[in-house]
Amino acid sequence: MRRSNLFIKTLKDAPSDEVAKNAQLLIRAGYVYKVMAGVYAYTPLGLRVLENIKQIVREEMNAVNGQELIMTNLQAKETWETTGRWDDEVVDVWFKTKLQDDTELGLAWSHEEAIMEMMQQYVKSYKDLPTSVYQFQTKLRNELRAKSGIMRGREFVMKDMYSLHTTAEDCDTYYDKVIEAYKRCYDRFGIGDSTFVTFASGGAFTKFSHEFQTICDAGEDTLYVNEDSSVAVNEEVLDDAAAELGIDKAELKPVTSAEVGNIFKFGTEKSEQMGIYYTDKDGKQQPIYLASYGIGITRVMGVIVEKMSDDKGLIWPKNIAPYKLCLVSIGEKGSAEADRLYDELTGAGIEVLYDDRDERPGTKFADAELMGIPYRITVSDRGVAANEYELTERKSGATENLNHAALIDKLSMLA
RNA sequence: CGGGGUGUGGCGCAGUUGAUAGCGCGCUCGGUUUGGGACCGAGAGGUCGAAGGUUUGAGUCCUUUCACCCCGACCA
Repeated sequence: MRRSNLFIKTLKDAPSDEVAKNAQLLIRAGYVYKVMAGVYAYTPLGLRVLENIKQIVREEMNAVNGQELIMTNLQAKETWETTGRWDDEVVDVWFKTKLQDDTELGLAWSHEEAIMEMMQQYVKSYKDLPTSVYQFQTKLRNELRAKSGIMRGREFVMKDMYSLHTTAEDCDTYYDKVIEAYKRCYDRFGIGDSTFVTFASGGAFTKFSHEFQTICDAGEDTLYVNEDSSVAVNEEVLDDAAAELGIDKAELKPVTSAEVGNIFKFGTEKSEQMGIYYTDKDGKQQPIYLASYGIGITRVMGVIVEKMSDDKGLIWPKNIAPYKLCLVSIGEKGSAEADRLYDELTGAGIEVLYDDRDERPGTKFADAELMGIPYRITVSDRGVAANEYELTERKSGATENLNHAALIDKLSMLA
């Protein structure tokens, strides 16, 4: 992509109404556009980041036999009445609307009931189980207060997966597999080291749910973690969990964290509430064991920004960055050679953000750094004269001068 | 929803005791520049969140309202 064709413009100052670091940087660098409180649009750059996050999740969900589908944002009132969750007193984040004939509709804040309702059409026999479906979907939640930039919006993208089983044991086994898949996701996002599987409140169906919590100053939760980080407990269930696990609370230290995933088991309760059953080998109707697995895609993006930046701007992990490489041309000969190199790399299937604008070097460097592209190739007149390219790592600032063969060699290793 | 704060060109801001708006960045044009967000000159762009009121006169005062931010509550 040529920078001259990218419509975004970077800003030196963040809008004064944004305090959250993630929103400030993402707006300044041209990744997101704020539409209203808690509602952000994603530019081509921002979309590439989201897609990278989604692709990692997609690969990991597919690896545990998840089948991708997509549900709808418009939901039927009847779907939610079966579990009593249409009531605003029960679910206080509903956005509701009406058809022109006054039929009430809900805008999806969750898809638990919706997925189950759909699956009852297909899951009739024990032969149809287990099965697991997931989607990337925009959730709409009428939060009383949006905050923290893209970390807590009224409209956000979530990956939600649902697994259906004939037995609690089968559900447990699968659940544990998904925990491992989730860990791989966070590792690949580049935040695995600071992300913990955490005991959290279980709600109506199970004693504890599991949250994936990433240590992050901008987070809203407090986590208690033990010495070797093998146990993490959300403050909200600290007493219960400590008792249950036989842990001395004094050995746990509090840290601030952000919830980047939440998984839990419904048992057969949801199935029974909704009257959804399968037929077992003996021809008897049986309730379905259900578990649910969520990752906040847009929140993950926000957490990454919160954790990885410096005074110059964003620092994307390689797997997440919209482009791994940016190419900066300086001077006339530098530009001619940069044009040539851009074509060469593009032809070789290597995606590059090429800053081909007629701007001064300082402007281009500052933009590349603000955008957080992991590597920068600088092609200048003096580089051309020396037959060298400059490769700079965003994170460390380390620079090396490489000849053409060495550069290509290096890039193939990075890709 | 309770408390606090803020709304002036795209962004950041100034506007004194009321006299119908100014600066920086960005943008356009011309020129000089070109390894860390250049410089000079010339321009375009706002009626001051909105509505109502006081006044000869309101960005400045009053009322209402909307939006945004922060703290709290809330957060399968």
